[in-house]
Amino acid sequence: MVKPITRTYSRYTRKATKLIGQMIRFGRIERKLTAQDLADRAGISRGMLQRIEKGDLKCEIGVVFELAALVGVKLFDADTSLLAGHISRTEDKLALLPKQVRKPKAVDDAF
Amino acid sequence: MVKPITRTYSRYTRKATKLIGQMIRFGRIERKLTAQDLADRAGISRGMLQRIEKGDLKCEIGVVFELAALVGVKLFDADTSLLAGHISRTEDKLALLPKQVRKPKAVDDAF
DNA sequence: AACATGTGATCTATGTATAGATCATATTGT
DNA sequence: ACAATATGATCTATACATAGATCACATGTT
Repeated sequence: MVKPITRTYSRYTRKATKLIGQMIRFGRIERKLTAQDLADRAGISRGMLQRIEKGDLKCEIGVVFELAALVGVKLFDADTSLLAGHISRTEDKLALLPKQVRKPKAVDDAF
Repeated sequence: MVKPITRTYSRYTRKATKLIGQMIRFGRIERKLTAQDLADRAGISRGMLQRIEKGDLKCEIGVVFELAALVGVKLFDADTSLLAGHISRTEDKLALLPKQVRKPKAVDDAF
């Protein structure tokens, strides 16, 4: 009894992934790297790079981000230090929220 | 002969992934969703959501983006339509670059 | 305080993403 | 035009991520 995993993705997700792939490809060609070169630097196979550049949704996020970093594509607004700021600020915000979410027994209010 | 795959990730990659996880967690709690709820909506297990919120680098990028979209975290600057604009513009830029990258035989210039 | 429930952590089985190879085609330099 | 090589596509074996279950602990409610 096979249990195939089929996921659904929103259009936003598909487009965002596709955009990242294109930006990676753009950055790679701009820097005159062959697919094999970039793949080697990232420690992945050429085939996988091919799929990522096409916008494959099932690749490891770490690999995609690493590729982006390698070709100089900034995913968020900034570099590492700014990211660190984001993280600590997010942690602050999280500290203000309840640590657990409690489900109401029924509908708490119509909405 | 096992051939374990060990990857290395830049600090930027680790931080970016961690930030996404935190933002997802923040959005989830803000929206008063239990981990199980969000996992169900995304079609994943609670355990996987847990790992993603912690910043796991080996999860599918599609799932992470989908979660972000579900809790209202915008990864790029905008919504789907803007993304489409980005994509077509990236395509235009790609059209201007050579379609293949050619490696020079040796070092073409000192740099 | 007692209870109910959300969360974190860990283990196992299994579906699947990945590496690697191969072939056909496209593209570029000479 | 020709030669060299980058890219796209497809196939197979294998390492690994994922789902699901279980347990202990934390948290919030009454």
